[in-house]
Amino acid sequence: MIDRNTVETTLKEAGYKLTNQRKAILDVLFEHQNHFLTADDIYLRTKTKYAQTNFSTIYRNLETLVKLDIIHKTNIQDDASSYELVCHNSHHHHIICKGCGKTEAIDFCPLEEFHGKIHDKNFTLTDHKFELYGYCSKCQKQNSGKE
Amino acid sequence: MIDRNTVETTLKEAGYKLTNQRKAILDVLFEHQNHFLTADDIYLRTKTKYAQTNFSTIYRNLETLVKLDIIHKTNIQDDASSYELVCHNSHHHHIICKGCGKTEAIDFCPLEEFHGKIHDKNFTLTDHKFELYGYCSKCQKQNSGKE
DNA sequence: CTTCGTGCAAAAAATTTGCATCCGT
DNA sequence: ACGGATGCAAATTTTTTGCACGAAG
Repeated sequence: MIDRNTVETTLKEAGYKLTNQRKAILDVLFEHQNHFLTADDIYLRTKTKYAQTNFSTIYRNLETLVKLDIIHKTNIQDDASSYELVCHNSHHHHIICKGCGKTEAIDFCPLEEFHGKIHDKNFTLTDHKFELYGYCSKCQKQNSGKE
Repeated sequence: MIDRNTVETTLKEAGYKLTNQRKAILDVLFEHQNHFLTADDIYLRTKTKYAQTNFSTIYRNLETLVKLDIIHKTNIQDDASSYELVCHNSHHHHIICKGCGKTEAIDFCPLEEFHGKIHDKNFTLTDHKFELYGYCSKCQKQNSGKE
């Protein structure tokens, strides 16, 4: 698990300042560990903590945090971009709830299996994505009610 | 491999008409099998075949084709949406070149392995994504030259 | 001739940027 | 005081929509 201090230290060491807006964004991210939030979500929630926060600031900071590997960015189901704190140090993947963005880390990485089976001379691999989508128990109940 | 006739039949059976714009878009997609193209790419290329083609038409048609499972949509590296003809009937995944969008199908599906190892009671899985990213032999050469 | 599809223009949504000012160190 | 960070407004980029006209079956 990552902690607040580590994150703040990482930022400082990279030459970034600890502004109130930045802190508010981190607050939001820490309050929603294991959940992907859209930029808009983060904007709205950050605003409740630091009212004058601006969308540009959010985007600029999210970009910074991604660069420093403090947060993780993905596109749930090819829609809008979502962000989540990187909570684990080791390489892992996610199960993601399409309803609420809740995530769960999974240790299994298909690449190991894959390497054993296939060797492709035409591609030099740089990275990969393995994501499972579904509904968490909570969203499942809500959905079954609707349909 | 999917063929042009099958696609046209699928469209007709679903009650869609075979317009010139639609044909031009299919031309482009068939000329770029195993490549992800952005909506913009498709727009530009379709325009050379049918000059008055409009962006709205492109988006509306891509949406239709996705719905009919004729094309596949993804976000290469969380950036813009890209589309590719679905060329294989069986379930499979992709290796995707970050340079040119070229893809290669891989038969390996990590889900089988995964199911054997992990059973998660908190999530009902609906679908998944497994994508490998890298550079194809061509783009690799170009990149090594640049940097 | 009926229904679906298209172009156009405009709106909406998502993201980025320039610049003057502000704030953390 | 210096340099990064922010707010604001405006520009871009991406995607969607309403509507009248045109075209496919």
